[in-house]
Amino acid sequence: MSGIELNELEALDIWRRAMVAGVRADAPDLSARQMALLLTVYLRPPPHTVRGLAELMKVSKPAVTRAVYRLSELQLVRRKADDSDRRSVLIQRTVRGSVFLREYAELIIAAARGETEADAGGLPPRY
Amino acid sequence: MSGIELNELEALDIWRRAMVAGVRADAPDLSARQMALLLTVYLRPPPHTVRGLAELMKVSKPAVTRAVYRLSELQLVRRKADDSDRRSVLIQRTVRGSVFLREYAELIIAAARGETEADAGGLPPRY
DNA sequence: CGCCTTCGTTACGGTTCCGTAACTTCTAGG
DNA sequence: CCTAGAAGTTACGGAACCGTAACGAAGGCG
Repeated sequence: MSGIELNELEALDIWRRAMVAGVRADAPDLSARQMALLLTVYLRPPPHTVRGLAELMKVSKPAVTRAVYRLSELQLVRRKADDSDRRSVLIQRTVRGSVFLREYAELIIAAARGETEADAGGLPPRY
Repeated sequence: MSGIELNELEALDIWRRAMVAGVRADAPDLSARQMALLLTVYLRPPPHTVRGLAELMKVSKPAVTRAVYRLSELQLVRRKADDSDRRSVLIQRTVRGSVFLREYAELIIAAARGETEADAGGLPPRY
């Protein structure tokens, strides 16, 4: 889909900048699984079910249930009963989640450009 | 340093692919902080101390101590007493850590290109 | 030598998350 | 109907991690 070419050092340094920025940020820090789930819900075509997400990420269903609970608590996703099969629960996007991910994307883009709050703010000597 | 230009969707989809791959992988799943720490040790010029890393990531020193313990348990980093100041501990790279990050870099690069094990392996319909 | 500061670790209480197993609700097939 | 199976949740015991606070070891300096 995208088609960006990077070398190893570029790739890792982008990752590092975004990762460190993420850790420092006041934003609710999501676990790797929660983040993976959130991104999947927003970037892959619906519908998204607990079962499907669990298989995709190769984790247990309860883990997905918990992640969805946490994310919906933060209002980053929404749960809705499936009318055609009421055993299923559809995990859907929210406005807040869209905003959150848009900001996260900016963070990654800034990292890819070589910017970071820390770098911008100075702090040259040891770190 | 790098200078890559991405748009939001590209950035997020790269992140998603790498994140999902990371969650599924058999690799020891590191927390965001552990990963940020590991990347910093390998990509920023030494020396690296507990204090310095804690300040950089804006977390408590014990958090760094624990992360270093966990990472050295996995042999991804190494602890060495500083001879010039024996209160300090220097966190250093290891062969295994280099290999690990090289593989991780490949994962990101593949994601940036638009590849994924899942995509390559088929699995077209719902996910 | 004493005193004070710094570095890193350990102790502690609390939070979050995990996977297995049991359970509820619903669908589908005979 | 009624039973077999599937989807999701809850219960439970255990593991990992956090930050504050207390602590031991080491350096700096009068």
